[in-house]
Amino acid sequence: MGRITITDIAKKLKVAPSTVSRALNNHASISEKTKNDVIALAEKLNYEPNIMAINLLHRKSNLIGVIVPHITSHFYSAIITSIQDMLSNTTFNLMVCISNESFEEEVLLIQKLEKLHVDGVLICTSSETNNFDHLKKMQNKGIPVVVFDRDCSGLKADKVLVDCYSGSFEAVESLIQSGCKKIAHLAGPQNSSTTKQRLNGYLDALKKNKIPIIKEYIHHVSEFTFNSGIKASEVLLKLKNSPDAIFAVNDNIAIAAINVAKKMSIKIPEELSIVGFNDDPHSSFMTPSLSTVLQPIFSIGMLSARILLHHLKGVNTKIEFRHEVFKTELIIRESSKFL
Amino acid sequence: MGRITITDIAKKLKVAPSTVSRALNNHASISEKTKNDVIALAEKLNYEPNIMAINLLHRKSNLIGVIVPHITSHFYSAIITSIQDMLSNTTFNLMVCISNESFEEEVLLIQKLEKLHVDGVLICTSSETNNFDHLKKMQNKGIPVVVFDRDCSGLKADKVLVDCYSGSFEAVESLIQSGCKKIAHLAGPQNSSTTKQRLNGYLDALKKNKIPIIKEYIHHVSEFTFNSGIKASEVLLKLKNSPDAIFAVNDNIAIAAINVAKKMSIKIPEELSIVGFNDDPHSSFMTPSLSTVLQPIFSIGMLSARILLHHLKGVNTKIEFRHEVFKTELIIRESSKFL
DNA sequence: ATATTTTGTGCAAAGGTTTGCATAAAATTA
DNA sequence: TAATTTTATGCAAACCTTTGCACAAAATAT
Repeated sequence: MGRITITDIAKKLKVAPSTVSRALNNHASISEKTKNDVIALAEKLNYEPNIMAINLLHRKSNLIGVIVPHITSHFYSAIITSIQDMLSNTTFNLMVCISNESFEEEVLLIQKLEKLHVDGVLICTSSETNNFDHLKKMQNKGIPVVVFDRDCSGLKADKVLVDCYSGSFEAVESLIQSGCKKIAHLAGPQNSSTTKQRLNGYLDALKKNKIPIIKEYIHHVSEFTFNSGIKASEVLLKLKNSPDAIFAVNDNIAIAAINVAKKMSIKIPEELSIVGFNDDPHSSFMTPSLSTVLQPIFSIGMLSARILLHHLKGVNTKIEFRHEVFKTELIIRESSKFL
Repeated sequence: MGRITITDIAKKLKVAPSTVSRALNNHASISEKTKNDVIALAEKLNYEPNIMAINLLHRKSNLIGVIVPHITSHFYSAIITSIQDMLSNTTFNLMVCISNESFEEEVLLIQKLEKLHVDGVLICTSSETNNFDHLKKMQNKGIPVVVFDRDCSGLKADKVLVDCYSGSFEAVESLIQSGCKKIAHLAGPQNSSTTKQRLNGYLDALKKNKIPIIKEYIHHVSEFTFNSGIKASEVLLKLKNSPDAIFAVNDNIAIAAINVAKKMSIKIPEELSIVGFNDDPHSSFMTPSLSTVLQPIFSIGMLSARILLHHLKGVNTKIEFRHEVFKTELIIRESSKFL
């Protein structure tokens, strides 16, 4: 026995399906009696409208896609949670997609979302991505795209970003002010926009303070993971002229650095200061607790979703793209000296 | 200009829509020429079938719903990742839903998924849930439900669980064997099935080893979070007869305990052994690194998905429900003594 | 009592695709 | 050449809902 439809109700009540439809949708010109009869029967039969039919009719899926590199880090899972929160009292449903930091998979996901006829897309591109044709294609189909966290330079779209450059600059300058002279940087995978910004902040802070830039002190990890951080930290801390501070591209890498340093009996922060990026929840429980740069995760997610919703409500059809940049906040804990 | 449809192609080629449909679906009785013409034009016009129409026709959404208490913990985000992996080469799409450990929200999510006409559901119930009518209702509508991680006792459904009882028993017994005599348990929220199992494992390990059970040593946290763990640990460690070991219901709580103990200058593991549950990635980077009970996360996710897929492929219509239970693995690190 | 407005309902099309059945055209066989 | 089979295509229904338009019946105004 299939699901109960509007026609079933119509037959039992000996009225037309259209009447049932109007009764259920509380249309004005339906008599009280019919309306009540229909609603009562619908209730009794546990009727539920067939969304697929409605979607087909409205040419609209009520689906929003979100693509992130992964969800196993606190940053992205929290962003998704905040987007969900924002969407919870709307008619939209969220389709969560994971690119695994792979450009290829990301393109496939975009294609999948196109096939699903999503109404809009939120995306943080993979660290490999530097071609945005797939996103442009979506836009050309009339599907609004909101980019968050990682910039897509050259792409014209709404963007919700974080001023990593300043966050990084501030972090490194605080290291300098606390007396560190040999500051290394564990940078992220080469291509990523946040990697670049954080590296630039690091470089400019050094330049501004007339501290020579040493190539050996800049080491790119292959991935944003603990293990990647371990390898990189070992290289860095085994240099003959080893650094007295490490600014890491994120908390995981910084935590890896803490562990390597401790294993080598390097005292933190006396001999080595370490600062991370993100303020993951467990970072404050490390020993020493990790100094880091906080990003306003919930604001990023919520604003991204809100901007997309604005588009979908069709309020502003031809307004130019928004470009929002959040500020970070430096949090000094035990892993770096307080000046 | 709307999307290009099969009828558009038909008109341009002066054939019937059905012919176009058959050509695109590689139907046998279509001439090579027509087939090629259609495919060429479809390609050129960038035609994509309208899934909503197909879904309506097939009375099938190709959607699978997964409900978890939250995704900001590594455990659930990894489970979801593994489910996604399992589904990636099928035609199914995954709709991720977060209940926020709330029964009320969970019921709402189930209703939402029903409205979306999902083909199947994977669920780990909220810690508040002990009524399963919402799940039974789904099943009655013919939607297969696979329960994972947390048991729903009394519900007849496929289940993919972990033998927390044994994992917990083993962990506590290892504490006993290493010489601990006053073993406390930081238990989870009262209602959750995993909480109960872990508590029972703890109790039975004590009983078997003739260690008296002390009520004060069993403390339920209100939530599975760090902060909840901090409060509970403080209560526990400030007892006049304070414990010499803590078995925590999960790693977050255990890590909170480590931090409280350190703040109180209690030496770990000499004066206090601590064992957690889950093996979160950051647990091994703590100081001391956390002893814990590993759960085979990826296996849980993959098997759950596989069982659901089996149902959806309609292979086994009337086979009884599966009940799979994975074993855990005790990992001894620095936070507990090695006997 | 007739003309006009209001009220309540039904018809049919639209949204895009698939598929069983019918049929015309072509190819084969007798 | 006529009869039969094969091949290729089209028609129309089905999936379920919404909605503009039409229309009958009832209520109001003249």
